[in-house]
Amino acid sequence: MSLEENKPTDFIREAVAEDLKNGRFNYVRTRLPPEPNGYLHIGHVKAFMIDYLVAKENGGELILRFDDTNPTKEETEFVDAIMDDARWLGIEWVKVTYASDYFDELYEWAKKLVQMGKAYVDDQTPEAVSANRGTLTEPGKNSPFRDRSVEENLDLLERMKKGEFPDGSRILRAKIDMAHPNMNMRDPAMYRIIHNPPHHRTGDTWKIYPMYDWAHGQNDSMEGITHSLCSLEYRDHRPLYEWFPEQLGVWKPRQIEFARLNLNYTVMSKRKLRRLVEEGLVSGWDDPRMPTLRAMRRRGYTAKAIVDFVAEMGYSTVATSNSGVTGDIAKLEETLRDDLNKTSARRMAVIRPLKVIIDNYPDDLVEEMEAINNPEDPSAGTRKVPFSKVLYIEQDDFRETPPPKYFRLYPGNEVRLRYAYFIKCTHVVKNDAGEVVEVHATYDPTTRGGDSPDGRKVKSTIHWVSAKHAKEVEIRMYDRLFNKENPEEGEEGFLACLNPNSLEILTGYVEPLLATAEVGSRFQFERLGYFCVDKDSTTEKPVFNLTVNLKDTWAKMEKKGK
RNA sequence: UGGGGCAUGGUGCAAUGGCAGCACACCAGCCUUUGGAGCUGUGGAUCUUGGUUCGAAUCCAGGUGCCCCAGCCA
Repeated sequence: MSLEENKPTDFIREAVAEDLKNGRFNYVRTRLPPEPNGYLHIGHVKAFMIDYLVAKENGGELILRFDDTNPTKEETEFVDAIMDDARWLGIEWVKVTYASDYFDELYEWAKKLVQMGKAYVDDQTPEAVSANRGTLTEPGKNSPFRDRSVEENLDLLERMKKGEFPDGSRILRAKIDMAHPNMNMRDPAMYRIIHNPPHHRTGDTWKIYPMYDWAHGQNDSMEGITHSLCSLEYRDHRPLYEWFPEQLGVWKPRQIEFARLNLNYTVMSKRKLRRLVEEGLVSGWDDPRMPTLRAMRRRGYTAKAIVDFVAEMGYSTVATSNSGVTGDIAKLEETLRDDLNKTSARRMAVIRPLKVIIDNYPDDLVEEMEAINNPEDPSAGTRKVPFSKVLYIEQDDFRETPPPKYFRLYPGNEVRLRYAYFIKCTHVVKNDAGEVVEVHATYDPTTRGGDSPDGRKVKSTIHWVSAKHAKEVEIRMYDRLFNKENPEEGEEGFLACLNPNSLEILTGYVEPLLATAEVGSRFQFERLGYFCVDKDSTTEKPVFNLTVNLKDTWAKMEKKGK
């Protein structure tokens, strides 16, 4: 619905509309080409959404095509994980294909190019190929094998395919121009020899595997793709992307590049993410601090928040780092709160408990207080919360000597216990170390529900749980994984700016209703933040993840005052 | 010192030759049984130099800065 309202437009959608209007294409078909060699992270969502939405908005279709051209890196496990995450985002596709589905046809196309004298088998060593490619400023040199006969090339290619030659001994190359200023046009490799490991789908039937430039573009052509949307670093590949189908005389899709999405205070590179996992710096790919979709899901993010965030970021061709733009995590979190605020049931939970004893409250009395489930959504109704003489409140909500503008509980001050009574602090009990371990207070029985019949006002409302009824739970408080805005800077550098306090484990108390909350369910703990039940929960000990905190104006004021 | 791409508040986007606007962040206030939410308001930007034009963020030229490319990775 927000799609209709906002009518998102950007240079990509405009280009597609233009193509339809001027007849370059009369339908729209996009493709999502993930390589199944890792888990999806939030940066991928940008590409996923534009591919999906461009097709959808134009009555077209999206094909999910796994780019499995390199058996040394790809695994079936990731195929399933990627589909699972993509479905969670709400992406729909008409079919799933694999680059490997087209290996036979692609091979025929390669032979055709050889027959046309547009491709050749090169026997140079990898080192020689590299040395003869030239540099950014100097032209390359032609391979001594560049002018072999078509017959010899065909024979060699067939024998490469059969596995007669060892890895690295030969490649098939397109014959273009070794002096081309664009490095991608200097006789790019089309096939390399790989004997092991076996391919996750074709097993050991192939000994040669196509390179990205050769496979990807031709697969687009074979599938009748109209718009091939990709990130900025492929801009330089476009001439090659167009060269192949031009020579072959086949369907020519249009490639459009856009800036990829990075996020501040985190890393996106697969290699760096893997180091975090492998070195045990996080608990796994789904550690709630990771930027992977699996992790964000576990943390409590909603698909809507992620999708909205990406949509609000828009699409452009600006690149400030790593072929992309850097999104602000604060904006992501704000988009998340926006969604969660409207949809999450409120509950009371105390994560850093301090005992409060209401001295004038009857010892054995228990009252059921009525509490609103979601002030943003009246249809969510109300619930009962038990109240008794001994409570827990948040340590932050009491100060023995209050700083200026502190309105919460302190000796002599009266506050409201949410949905319960006004209480006034009378005195405290300390331990040997001088720490406050008990706060004593008296309540005003006429303020039940939270209003005083005499019109008396209090400046603060604090949350609480009844000690006798509360459920003890584990609370995992998360913060940014890195304390530097751009940890990507430098190679080793990113580990040096890991935030040592990105995870804090607390033992807290929650209202009874929460004892049986299902894994994955989300709540707002009033005045604290949004929390989500973690999969590590047990009946004895539920575990809650902090999804995102509530904005804390007081904390900000206090910090600024210092 | 080759080729390609890009420069608009702190960040991300808009303005498609006609009053530089939006979101987040920031600041001030109102309201509040969440110091949440909501509401109101303030401040802050067209990389630079020239040119074309009645008029330029937009078109042209030079300069500067940033991003990407030398895998048998994608």
